[in-house]
Amino acid sequence: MSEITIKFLAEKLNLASSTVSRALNDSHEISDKTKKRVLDLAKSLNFQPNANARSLREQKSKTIGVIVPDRVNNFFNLVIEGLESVCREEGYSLIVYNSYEDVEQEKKIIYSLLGGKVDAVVISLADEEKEVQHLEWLREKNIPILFFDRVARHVSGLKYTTNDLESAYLATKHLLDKGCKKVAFLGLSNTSSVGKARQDGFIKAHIEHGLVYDKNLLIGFGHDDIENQKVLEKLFYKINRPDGVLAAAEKLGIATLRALHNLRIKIPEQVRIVSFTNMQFADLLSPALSTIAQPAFELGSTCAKELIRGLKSKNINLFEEKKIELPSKFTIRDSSK
Amino acid sequence: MSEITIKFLAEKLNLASSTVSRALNDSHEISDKTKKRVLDLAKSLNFQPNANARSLREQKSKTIGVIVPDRVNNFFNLVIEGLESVCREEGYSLIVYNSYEDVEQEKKIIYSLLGGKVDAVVISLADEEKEVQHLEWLREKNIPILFFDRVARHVSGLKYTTNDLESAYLATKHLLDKGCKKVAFLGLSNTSSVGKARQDGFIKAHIEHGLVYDKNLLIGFGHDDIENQKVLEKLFYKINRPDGVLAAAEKLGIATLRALHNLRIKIPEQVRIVSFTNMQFADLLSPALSTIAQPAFELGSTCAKELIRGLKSKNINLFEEKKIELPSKFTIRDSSK
DNA sequence: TTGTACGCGTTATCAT
DNA sequence: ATGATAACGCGTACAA
Repeated sequence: MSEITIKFLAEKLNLASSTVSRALNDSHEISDKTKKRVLDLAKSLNFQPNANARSLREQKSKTIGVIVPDRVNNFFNLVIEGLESVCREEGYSLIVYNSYEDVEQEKKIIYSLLGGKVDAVVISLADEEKEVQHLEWLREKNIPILFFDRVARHVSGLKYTTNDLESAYLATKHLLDKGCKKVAFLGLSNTSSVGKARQDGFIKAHIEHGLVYDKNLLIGFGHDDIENQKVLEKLFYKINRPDGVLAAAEKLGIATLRALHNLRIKIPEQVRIVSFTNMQFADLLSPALSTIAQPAFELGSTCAKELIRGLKSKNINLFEEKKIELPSKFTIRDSSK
Repeated sequence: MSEITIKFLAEKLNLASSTVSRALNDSHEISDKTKKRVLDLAKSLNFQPNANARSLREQKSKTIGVIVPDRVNNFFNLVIEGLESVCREEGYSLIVYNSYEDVEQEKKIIYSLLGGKVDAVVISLADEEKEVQHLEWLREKNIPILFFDRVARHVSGLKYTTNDLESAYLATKHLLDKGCKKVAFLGLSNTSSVGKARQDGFIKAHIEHGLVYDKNLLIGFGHDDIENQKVLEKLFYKINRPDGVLAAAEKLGIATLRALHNLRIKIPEQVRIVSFTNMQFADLLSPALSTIAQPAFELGSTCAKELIRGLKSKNINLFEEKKIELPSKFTIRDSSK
C-alpha cells in the first residue's frame, strides 16, 4: 500500500496535517497560496487519500452493494449498468454479488455486508417468500435496502418493478388472437412476485377470451438448464402439445426455441412463442423472436438516482415504502406471427 | 451504520476489547469458555467487524478492482464471473469498473484506486498503445496489476490471453477452404494486441493459401454501433462485395448478420461468416453462427487463483512477467458451411 | 489467559 | 489562517 499520506505531505510542506487535509478538501479557511502548495505536491506524488481511513472516519464507504440472482443474465447486467452510470457520476462504487438464485447464499452475502462495507444495498431477491429475516438485519444496522424486479412482499421499502401483469396479459392476448388454443406458461418455480404477476396476466387474458386455461400448462422450472431442456422436449414431443408459449424468463424462451429446433417443429406455424428477454439479438434469431423487454437500464438508473438522493439528504423517509413501476416493451416478431 | 463494535461487546461481557478481538479471530491464546461467550453474543447481535477499521489496520481491503472496456459484453461478463467464483471462496469482493473503451476514463478509475480501496487490479485495457503511465501509478503504490485479453505490451506483469492468432488463422483457413475469394477482416480500430494477433492469423492463412489479401478488406471499426452498421451495409451493397467475413468482435459479427439480413444477402451461399463471440445462443441465430469462443470463465478463474496466491504469499515475484495463453474453441455452424 | 496502550490515516473540534 | 489533539474500530506488541 502507499506510503504517501496527509501526514507525509504535511511534513514535506512544514504544515500541520489538519491544514493539509483542509486544503485538499478545498476548505474556505485555507489561503489560496497554501492550497496551491498542497495541491501541487499532492498532484505530483499522485496522492490519493486512504479510502479506508476516510470511510472509518466518516462512517460511510461511498460504496453500494448490489445483489442479483444471476449475474450473467442480460437483464441484471443492464440494470447494473444503469445503476453504475449514475453512481459513477456521484463518486460511488458498486460491489456486485451473485446469489445464484439461492437464499442461503444471499443470507451470507448480506451478513458480510453488515460491517460498514457498503452504505446501502440494492437487491433483486433470490426467492421472495422463503425468508426475510436477513433483510431485517440490514434494517437493524440502518443500512437502506432498495428492491428491484423481484421485490419483497412483506418488507417495506423502495420497490422498482415493471408492468409484468400487463405485459404478460398483452402477449397472451396476442397469442390467443392469433388462434392459439393451448398456450403454455413457462415460469421459474421460485416464489416470485414477478412470476406471479406474469402468470396472473396470462390467466387474465384467458378469462377475457372466455377460455379455461389448463393448469398443467402452467409449468415451473428449476435452474438446471439441461434438466429444463429435457422437460421441454418431452412437453413438445407429445401429440397433444401446446401450440403457443409464453416464456417468463429468457433462459426458458431460449430453451424452448432449442427444443423446437431439435424436434423439427415449425415456428410459428406449429408453435408460437413470445419470451421475456433483454437479449440484444432477438431479431436475428431463427425465427426472429417476439419479446417483452424490460426497461432494465432505466430501472437501474432511476433506482440509483433516488438512492443517492436519499443517502445525501439523510432523510430516512425517502426510503419508505414506495412502488415505482416502469413499462416493458412488447415487440412482435416472426416467432408469433 | 452499526453501533455494535468490539468495544461494545467487551463492555457487555466485562472483557477487554483485545480479548474480544482475539476471541473473534479464534486466537489460541483465548480459553474455549471465553471464546464461546464472545461468539454467542456476537452471533446473537449479528455482529460483523467494521470492514473499514479492519482494512485500515491491516493495510488491505480484501477487495479486487476489475476494469473492463465494456461491461455489457458477454466475454467480459464471463471473465468477471470466473474471477468472482474464486474470489468469493477466498473472501474477496470485486469492484467492477467500466472504462467504456476510453483511456481517459481508465486513467480516472485507476487514479481513484490509488488510496487503498483495492488490493490489486485486474484489467483489460481500453487501448494498449496510447498510454501506460497510469499503470505505473499502480506500480508505485505497490498495487499488483494483472492483465487479461487486452494486455499491456510495454508493461511487465502477469498476462492472461487466448490463442488469438491461431484461432483467427484456423477460421480464415476454413473460409478459404470453403472457396471464399474475398474475405474481409472486421476489427476494432483501437490498437490492441488482440486485434493485431487476430489480424496476423488472418494474414497468415492467406499467405499459406498463396493468396494476396486486399488491404482494403482489413477494416477497422469504432464504437458507434449505428455508424458501424452503415459502414457494413455500404460494404456489402457494393457489387464487388466480400464473400467471406471474419469478425474479430461479437458486436461486429452481429452487425454483419444484421446488415446481410437487411440487404437480403444469403448466408452462407453469398457470404460466409465466422465471428469471435461468447454468446450463448449462436446456434439459434439465423443462420446458426460459426464462432470462436474464448475460454472466458476459465480465464477469469485462472487469473484469480494466481492473484490470490500472490496476495497471500506476499512474494511479489509471483506477479512478475509471465504469459499464460488459453485455447479458444472454434465451432463451425451453418453460417460458414 | 487476559488487560493496557498504541497506531493505522483521516477529519472535526477546539485552540492559537 | 493554521496547529494540536482526539476519535472512528480494529488488531497487535507488550505487560501482567
